[in-house]
Amino acid sequence: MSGLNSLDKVLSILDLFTEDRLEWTPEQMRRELGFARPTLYRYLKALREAGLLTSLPGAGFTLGPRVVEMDFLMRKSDALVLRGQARLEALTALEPCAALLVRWYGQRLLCVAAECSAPDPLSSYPRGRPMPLARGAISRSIMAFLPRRQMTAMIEQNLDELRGIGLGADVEEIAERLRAVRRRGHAVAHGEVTPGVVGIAAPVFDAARTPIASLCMTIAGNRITGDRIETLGREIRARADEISAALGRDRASGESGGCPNDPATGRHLLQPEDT
Amino acid sequence: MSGLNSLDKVLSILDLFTEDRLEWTPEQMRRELGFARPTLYRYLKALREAGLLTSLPGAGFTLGPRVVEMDFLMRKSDALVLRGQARLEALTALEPCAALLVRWYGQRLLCVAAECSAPDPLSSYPRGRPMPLARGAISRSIMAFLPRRQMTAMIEQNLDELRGIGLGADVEEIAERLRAVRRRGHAVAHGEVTPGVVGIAAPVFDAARTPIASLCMTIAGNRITGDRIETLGREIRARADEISAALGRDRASGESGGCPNDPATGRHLLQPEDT
DNA sequence: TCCAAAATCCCAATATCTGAGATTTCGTGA
DNA sequence: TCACGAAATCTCAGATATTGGGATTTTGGA
Repeated sequence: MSGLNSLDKVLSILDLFTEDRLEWTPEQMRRELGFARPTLYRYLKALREAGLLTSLPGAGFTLGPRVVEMDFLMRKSDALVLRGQARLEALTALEPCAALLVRWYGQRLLCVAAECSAPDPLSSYPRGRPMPLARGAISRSIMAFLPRRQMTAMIEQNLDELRGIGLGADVEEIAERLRAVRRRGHAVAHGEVTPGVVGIAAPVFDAARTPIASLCMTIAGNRITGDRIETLGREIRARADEISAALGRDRASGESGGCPNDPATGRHLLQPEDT
Repeated sequence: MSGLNSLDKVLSILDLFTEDRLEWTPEQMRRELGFARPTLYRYLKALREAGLLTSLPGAGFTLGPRVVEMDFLMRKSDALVLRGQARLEALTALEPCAALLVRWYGQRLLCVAAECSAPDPLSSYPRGRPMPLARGAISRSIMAFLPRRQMTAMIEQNLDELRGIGLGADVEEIAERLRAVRRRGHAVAHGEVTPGVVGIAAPVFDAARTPIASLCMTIAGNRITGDRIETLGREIRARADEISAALGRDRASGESGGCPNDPATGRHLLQPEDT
């Protein structure tokens, strides 16, 4: 915990808040992080004033309102989510399934939008749930379309896990398998993330044709045959390409970033996609 | 922007990201905040490493994955949301309406969960949308149950707005109106937040009987008569009290904070409420 | 009302942050 | 593939802003 600058130290407080523990008293934090008392309180003051933390009436701190507001901002103004929603719904109409839109953040895959039409979803990936970085159709659909250099780096970083899945023994062999995914246009995985569930995924690109996200469909394995998987894969690919195209158009027109929204309902007024 | 300590300066970067502008290049930030270049980059590095910001491939920064993950944490482990969900659904079953669970953060009211059964919602308050602090049934349902001291302070801070609604001319008169709300047990507002929409709300308390949130139902004004409002008000009050009771029980038993969750679906396994 | 615990204040020492300028890296177009 | 310009990072001396022990105030509970 020493050797860090004060910025990192303040922000390290946020790391305390995990699934297992969402409430911390200052004394507990001090024990964990080893800050002097006035220092800790200074840090807490800054975080509270920024709204990232909030103090509970009884005793202790939790994550604050700013977190919820920022997520709202992202949901409401993220072109990827806005353009993706309709396609998620289109996919769930094809088949009882869960359809996910997953964003790639370099070191993390995070579900940013989801729709479900299966009566009893076998696995649940709501917004915010991190996905495994190196297994499953989603991961592969992105890795396969990375520029050579980045693809190699990513394979090396996750070599053990990729080997475990049986994708290949060394970097070159795995890269070849990924190139095959690229040629096919979509990735398929059988029970890699959740046993008994088939995942089919295709990448979404930004203007520079870099993959930034993945559109994915997850289906109970016993409902589905090889041919159907192929058909759905093409369908997913088509929807993903639509999203990429819409994003490109968004960026080309309104460079300002945000989209106007309806003051009454708060819902976003998307530019027409003029397909 | 000067005279602040470095913690505030780092966190002030987050304030740049608003509804109107979710993408900022370092140069734009520098122009806005006036930091020296290496300083800004140091700050950005810290925020990026914490995951609060992410750099877009093209150019610029946006809010990062950590925001989405933290909101997920809060959604998934917030006892208020977990206990409230079933009651929101119960309310939407009574009447075509939108039902909201709104948390009070001292200076902010923020929707944390919502359900809707109206075919065409007149106003939309999804999770994360801030609500006006001093108008509407939600606001009043909380103010009315505040300890005397806090109630007075809050009235004084928002005197102009409260006068504008016609709640009373001075602090004492408004306080009396709030005490009436307290006696009735729920607050009603006609078109204060959204024209033509009736809001009915009752407070949720923590273990110390401090109001921490409000359970609210919003209904199209023309669908509803005085008697029905009274009936629904009592219903909402009952559901809100159930939530308060469940929260008290949660706190009394598992002091650890988090609840266990199902590794397969990621959904939370609530303790039984043993009603 | 009082009491104990929690939170804040004070201030000297100095470790840490700042920022100009040099340098490297990166993205882009030829 | 190379070279160009812009963007990002590094270096380092100076000085300011941060740190933390201890005193003090505030808070909230009995």
